[in-house]
Amino acid sequence: MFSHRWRFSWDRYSEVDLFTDRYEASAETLSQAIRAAASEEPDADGSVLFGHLQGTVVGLRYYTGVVNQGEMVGLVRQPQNPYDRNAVMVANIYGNQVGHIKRELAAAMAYIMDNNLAKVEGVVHTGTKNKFTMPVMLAFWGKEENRNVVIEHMARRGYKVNTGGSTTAGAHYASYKSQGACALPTKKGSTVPLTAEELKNAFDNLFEDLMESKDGEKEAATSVGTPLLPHQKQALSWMCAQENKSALPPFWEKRGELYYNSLTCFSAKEVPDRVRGGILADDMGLGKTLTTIALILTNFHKGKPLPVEKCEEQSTSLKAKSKSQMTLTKLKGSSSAGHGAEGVAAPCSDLPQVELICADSPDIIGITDKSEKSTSKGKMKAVKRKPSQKGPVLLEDLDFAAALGGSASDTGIKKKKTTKTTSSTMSVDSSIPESADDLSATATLIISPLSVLSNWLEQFEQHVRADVKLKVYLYYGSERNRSKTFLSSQDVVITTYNVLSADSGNKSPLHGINWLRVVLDEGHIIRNPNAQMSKAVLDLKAQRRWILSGTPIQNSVKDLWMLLAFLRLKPFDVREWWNRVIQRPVTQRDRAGLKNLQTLVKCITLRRTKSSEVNGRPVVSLPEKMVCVEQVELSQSEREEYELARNEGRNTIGRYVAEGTVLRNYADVLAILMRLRQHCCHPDLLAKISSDLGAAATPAQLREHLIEKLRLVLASGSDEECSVCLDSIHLPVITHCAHVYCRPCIAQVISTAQETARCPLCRSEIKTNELVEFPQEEMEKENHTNSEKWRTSSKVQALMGNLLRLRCEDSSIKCLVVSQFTRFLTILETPLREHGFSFVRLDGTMSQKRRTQVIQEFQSSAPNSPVIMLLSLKAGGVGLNLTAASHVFLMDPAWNPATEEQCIDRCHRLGQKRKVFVTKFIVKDSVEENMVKIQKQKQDLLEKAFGSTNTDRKASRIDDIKALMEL
DNA sequence: ACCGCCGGGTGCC
DNA sequence: ACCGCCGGGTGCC
Repeated sequence: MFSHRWRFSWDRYSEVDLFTDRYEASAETLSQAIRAAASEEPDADGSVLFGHLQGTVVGLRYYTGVVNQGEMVGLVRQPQNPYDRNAVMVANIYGNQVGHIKRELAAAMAYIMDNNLAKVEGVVHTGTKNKFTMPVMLAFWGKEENRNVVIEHMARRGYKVNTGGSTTAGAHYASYKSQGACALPTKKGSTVPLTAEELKNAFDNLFEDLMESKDGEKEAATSVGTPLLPHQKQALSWMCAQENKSALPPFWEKRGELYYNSLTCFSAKEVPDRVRGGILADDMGLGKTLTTIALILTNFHKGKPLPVEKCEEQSTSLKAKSKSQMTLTKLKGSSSAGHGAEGVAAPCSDLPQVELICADSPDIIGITDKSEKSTSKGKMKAVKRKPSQKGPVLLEDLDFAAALGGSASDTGIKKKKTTKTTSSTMSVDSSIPESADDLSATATLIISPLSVLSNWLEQFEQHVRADVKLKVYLYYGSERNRSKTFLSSQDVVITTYNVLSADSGNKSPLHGINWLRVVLDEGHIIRNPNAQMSKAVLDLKAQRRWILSGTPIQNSVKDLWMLLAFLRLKPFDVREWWNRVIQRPVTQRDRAGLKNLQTLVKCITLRRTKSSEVNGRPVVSLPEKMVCVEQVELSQSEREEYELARNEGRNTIGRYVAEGTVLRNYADVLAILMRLRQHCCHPDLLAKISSDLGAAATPAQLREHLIEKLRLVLASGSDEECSVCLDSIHLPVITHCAHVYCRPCIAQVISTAQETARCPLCRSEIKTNELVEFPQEEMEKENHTNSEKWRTSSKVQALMGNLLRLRCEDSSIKCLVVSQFTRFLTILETPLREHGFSFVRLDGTMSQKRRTQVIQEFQSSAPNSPVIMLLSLKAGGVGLNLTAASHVFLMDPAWNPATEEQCIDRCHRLGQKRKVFVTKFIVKDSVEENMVKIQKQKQDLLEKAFGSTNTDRKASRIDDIKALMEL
């Protein structure tokens, strides 16, 4: 399976060298090759243990790989082996070959391995006791349906797989224990499996409070213009330490001459690769971006700051250049040589030496040095900076090159004395190879989701001192400069996950560069190891690796593998070791496994929440936040209409409750509730629906009705969750029994059903071809409300009263007006216009481009900038920065109070200067009041959801509905 | 002795 | 490898 990727030399002596990686020219180590191959390895999840078999490893004396007592080994087929095409190689965790499986046994195993009938895992209980052979305990894992084939095949060859009798989960657990790695010394009682609840709790808290013993603060380099807050200095100190430290990675310790991993029981003669980097998992708003910028500027090499030039210096030491050439970059002699003639005196004011140029699209700003951009590779040679310091600089350069070569995996650098891209030490033409495939590390690559790309550029501008020229290049858009020489001469290159994955493969410049540092912003988005994007990220070459993420775990242990693999946390970057040492034990609720996972995470993660404290003081001291509920009284006519609808709805739902058919009629129930909520906001929100949603005569009618119901569910504020994934609904479809799910979720339910698939909510029969989607045209039509005559409502009046009062008090106050109903936002536009408010609108239908634009407009402090943002509750999600606003008006209550909190946090976050006022409009004596009452319960329900059964959830839903309708 | 036994050379796949 | 296997030397006890 992996073997085709391995370059074997069958000469005994050179083979040893291969495995010790001493003569490998490329930076790709065997371990990386295994990792690459093994990332395709399926999850251990679906596999069951068939049984064990004692085998023999032979030929130990030919290889350097050592195995300790209890250590796991990898078994790898070698179909190309000239002596035996059934050969099965045995490798230790570090990827060093240990020996081979004895010929006869290998012959039996080869068939099973080649046909993927089972995954064979080895544990050596005895360790390498003798010089020639050793026993190995083999465990066969595979799909249940292959169990007998495997056992019989082995039996026919005279190998009896010991199945241990039972095949229950308990047996799996027990046999895991019996064949597992020699775990850390386990305390008494730790063999009792965790309960689901314990596991879930431990998991939720995995990333909590990861700040102890990470104190110590570090000042940022002077080139960072913004003073760091204490917790940011703490983070900077930790990050620098992570990058510079010589300490061993987690679980490694020195034992005499050897380095020993207490988890895998592996020991090695060489120092294990350090993880230079980690996960910065601070809550959003704590300044991960600023901290990262500080890191880039502060910790370039051996704790020294990134050499950047000041404006003054450049005007004296370099030839004059035109303003456009200066731009934001540190200049090199090359640009001077290439363009000096046309140069104009450099501006030496305190104007930011950053120029934003349009790249591909108008809302994407690129920061670059035009002269660099237009300079061809050939002109990049003569690089002479600070000529007066040439002597000492060269010394430093050697030191630097040596330091770069220090890591065993960065062998590419050792090939030559590399001076070309060390920006502090530009020397001469000859040191720059024309081939440019040996680009060493001085640049930081930042990969970010498109939506926060502009944020990075802004933050660089904002936090890097104006007189410092930092070369930041936005690698985005079709005109992006793909020259490796150019890119690696930058200080910072910013790109998106999509660009990276689009580039990867055929001669990707980003993959050709050995980066000083790679930073994954919102790193949790690469959690699926099979995604192209993830593979592209793993393939990057870098000396230091960082993951920034506010929410490092989304769902399960599995998500973590990608993060560790990216960080190259040995040996878990190889999927097999991860599966065997962490994932499988944890999913089987093994305490030691969980403990190990916790230790692992703790070693590489720094996370603070808003409530964390540094030196006894809160990490962030945000301005005060006042939340008040403003009761709205309906007008008489509104009240009459509301009561009418309420009584009707109550009767209907009461009937469903009595009949026990609430869930069967769930869509109707939601529709009723939604109509009541809409009544509370504005009468025109009510969808004009056919009064009779009863039996449909024709398929077309049925479809029409289903679409109508789907529309109601979707319009109900999006916090309706899919009962399959318990997440908000993605790609909604409605079943014939009128229940709404994510299409992928329900499709999976249907495909995994044995015979007839049944609706998870009401057990009606469902079929894939009967799922109804929302027609696209309808989607668009939804946005055009054709209310010719605009009318007001009590809630609109309440809002306008507040807005007008605020404008009188202080016209600079900005407000967020939030609703779950985008049509309500549309309705609100009319009175806003009428009263001359300048406003913008942000909702889920807008393109990323437009969003960025709107946010920028709103955040601007320009005198004519918008003072109101109409915000759809579900728009944007986390990460939005709307600190320009200090007042939030929540027009209607959400099912989930966390959604409201999240929305409030968009302005009540770091950067907010004013006191924040939140006003929640709640209509008195209405379904809204009841919603507020059950919000707390709803929160508890969400927390319970993980461990609870489907029945529990159904019951709670019915209770919710009863409470809402006062039944 | 067309054996057994002894002891040296040797050894993955 | 403190094995097994091979093949040559040897041969009552």
